[in-house]
Amino acid sequence: MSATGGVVRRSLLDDLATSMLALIAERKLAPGDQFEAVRSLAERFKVAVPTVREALRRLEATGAVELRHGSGVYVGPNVGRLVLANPLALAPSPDRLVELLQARALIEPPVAALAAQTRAEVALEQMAKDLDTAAELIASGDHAQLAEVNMDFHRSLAQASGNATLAEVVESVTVVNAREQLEILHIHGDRQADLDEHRAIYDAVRSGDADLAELLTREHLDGVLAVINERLQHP
Amino acid sequence: MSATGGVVRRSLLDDLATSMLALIAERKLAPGDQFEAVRSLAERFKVAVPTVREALRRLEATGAVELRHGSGVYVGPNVGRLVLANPLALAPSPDRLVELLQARALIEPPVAALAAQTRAEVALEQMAKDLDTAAELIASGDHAQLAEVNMDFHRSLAQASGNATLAEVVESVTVVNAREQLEILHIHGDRQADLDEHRAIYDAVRSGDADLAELLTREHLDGVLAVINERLQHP
DNA sequence: ACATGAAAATGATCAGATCACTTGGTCATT
DNA sequence: AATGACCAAGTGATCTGATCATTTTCATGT
Repeated sequence: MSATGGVVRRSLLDDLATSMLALIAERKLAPGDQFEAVRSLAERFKVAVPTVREALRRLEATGAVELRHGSGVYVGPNVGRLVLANPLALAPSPDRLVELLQARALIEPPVAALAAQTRAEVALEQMAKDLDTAAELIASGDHAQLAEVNMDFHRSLAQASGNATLAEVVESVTVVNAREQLEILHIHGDRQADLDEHRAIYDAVRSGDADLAELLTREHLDGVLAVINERLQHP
Repeated sequence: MSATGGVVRRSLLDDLATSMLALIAERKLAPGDQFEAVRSLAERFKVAVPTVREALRRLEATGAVELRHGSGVYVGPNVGRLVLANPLALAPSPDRLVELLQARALIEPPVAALAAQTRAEVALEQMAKDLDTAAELIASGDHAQLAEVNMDFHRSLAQASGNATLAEVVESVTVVNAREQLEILHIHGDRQADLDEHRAIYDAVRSGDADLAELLTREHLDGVLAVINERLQHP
């Protein structure tokens, strides 16, 4: 039932999209680089402008390119990524949110353990920065930004594992409830405790204690999950 | 640096895309259902046809809708998904492939453990079916199909966990190396051993032995990983 | 009943035009 | 010399309207 089966009759759009990706690869363009004007692309591939735009929209949907009004077409941040968060996902239901956190509680602890073994330096520094930023934001009371940075910490942690695929998975799973995280934060109340837990995880990873890093991460996420579950039953 | 920051000036296209998704949700349409004609949508939202098409292309990119020439617009298989495999991803490099398998070896064992606790019945039956199909394919020697079904088994296993998000993660991570899996299978050689390991995992899950299920899954994936690593060094 | 083929519905693509935003430079003011 | 207002070119965004290609439907004839 899962077989992709037989012939894939590539449409004009498929060809266009892959050709443009190939063009990006061929020119060795990196995320952020400017690509090429829509009209220019239309001429290059001998197709009409709307057709080019449709192909670009497809690429844009997964973050392979970006279209900036008045400026140009640029290479997006997700070129070459394997796993990504559905950019069209609507706000998850409460049930789905719990599921999401359960998934995180299952995945992230072993990732933290791996991070403690690998300790990719750049990511470690990023974690430290995230912690500092979080401390500032707690002081200034900017909760929206704080929720963002807290998610960043988890992403940096995954980066420290040195495994890009794992980092992508964690990123995907964290990006979804970024907005929900704000409310969670609001509910949770004790932002300082959150920060302390993050700090403890950081220390464990920095010192290379894999077991401790795994344990602390698990407790941290289980804690969040417990708060959510309780809150869902007493709204 | 990752903050989305401040004002989000939603473009016409953003609105269109989300409106159409909302429309699908509102009508309670399921994957496979017919949606609405392009011209009709254009009229409904008071925009031009090319604009509707661009929005549809964006939705199509993530599998939220499908456009079938001459037939109509249909709801795609990925509506409501949170995490998915990048449909534009090109074949991963050997390094990336190893990373991918490491990620799987980290994620899937605890998922198997959870599956042994939850034991969602439908998924268990699917696992059994996958095993039967695999046995037939080994007999008939259809390796391409076999690789597919083997991946299906892992996906069904994740489904049995009862956590849709985890299932999506595992699906995303397995779909990527579906093609590579063929070569792995070819290298691995002993397809019967693979099947036996899958059967053992199934039995453990079926009997509710979480620890055993986790252990067997870990050994299974580590085994595959070991073979790949060795093969990469002696090509 | 069944097969055939025309007609309708629908997506795919094209062409050209106009509007809106960004960017870089010019030039007057300070 | 530095600053700020303004203008013009480049570029994406959207529209209008038409034509081609594929699928589906259904009346028709055997």
